[in-house]
Amino acid sequence: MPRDSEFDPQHFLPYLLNQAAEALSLEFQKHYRGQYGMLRTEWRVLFHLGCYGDMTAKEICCQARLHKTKVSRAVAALQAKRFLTRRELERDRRHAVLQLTAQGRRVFADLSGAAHAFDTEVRASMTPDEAEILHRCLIRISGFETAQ
Amino acid sequence: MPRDSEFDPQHFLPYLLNQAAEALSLEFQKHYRGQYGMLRTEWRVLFHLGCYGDMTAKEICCQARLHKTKVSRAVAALQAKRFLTRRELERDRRHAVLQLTAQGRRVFADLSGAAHAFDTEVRASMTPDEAEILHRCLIRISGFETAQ
DNA sequence: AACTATTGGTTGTAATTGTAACTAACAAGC
DNA sequence: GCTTGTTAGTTACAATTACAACCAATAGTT
Repeated sequence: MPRDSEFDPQHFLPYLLNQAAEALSLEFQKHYRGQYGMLRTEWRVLFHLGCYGDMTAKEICCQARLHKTKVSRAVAALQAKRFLTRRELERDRRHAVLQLTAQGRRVFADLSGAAHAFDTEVRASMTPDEAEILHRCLIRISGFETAQ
Repeated sequence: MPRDSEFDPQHFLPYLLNQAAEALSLEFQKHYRGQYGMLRTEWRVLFHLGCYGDMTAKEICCQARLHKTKVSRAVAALQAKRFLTRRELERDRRHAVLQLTAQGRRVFADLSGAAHAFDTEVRASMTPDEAEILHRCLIRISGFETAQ
């Protein structure tokens, strides 16, 4: 029984978004965790490499908005699982291009298939219009930042 | 340069939702963390108590979908900060009703004001229609679960 | 070349979270 | 009253994450 029906957790966007994000993430992690013992960040890194092709850790950081330490550890874990290899650049040995191995690509193919199916399943609960608006709003919010 | 423009992270709902949720949460935590040294779960528990009135830890768990250990620790922290008190029920001493102190209510008033303002600011980036659809989709997704 | 700053990336340590095992209070069957 | 089961909540310990300090390579300056 809300005291203040004008504003409660159910109307606070950060809260709502967290609930929704958490629900989907928990559900989908069954795939990468259950099948391959991967962590969320590992899955993300793999997903990025699979989708966008070879790239350096830094590029993944920027694109996925992940902190470099998270990426660093995820890369180490994926390397240990032999899902990717690193190739140092000659012209600048600070950079290392990350590249999925054949096994990594197979895992990616499996998981991105599952991801696609999962996404489709979730979208089935909304109309195409709703899905489009949701997408638009989320993209906009993702870039949201106030002056700090 | 996407290899597979049909499906990339930007079109995968769990990923998008996480990005959006993370962006807003990070932004808003300045308020509860910066001002009061509170953690996310503490803010949530405070928010629930402030909005819905006195309740037990269990009720917060169910409503906020938080694990009991998280709530337990948040309650202990809020108690240490003297933002709430616990009152054991006589008829069943396993339950303890949680209640904001005067100080806790002041903090809640401050933060929920900030939350409201923040929410309004975020919503300013969308039309009322979009906001309504977003809300609807998020609620729906929050309840999403496949057979496990 | 030597000096400083910047960048890509790693590592150490503390803070936070997750999981499971635990305690205490109650309830039900015997 | 004595099991056995359930529930509310806590605690211990492992896994994960965040933050800061760090290292090595490069760039820019003198």
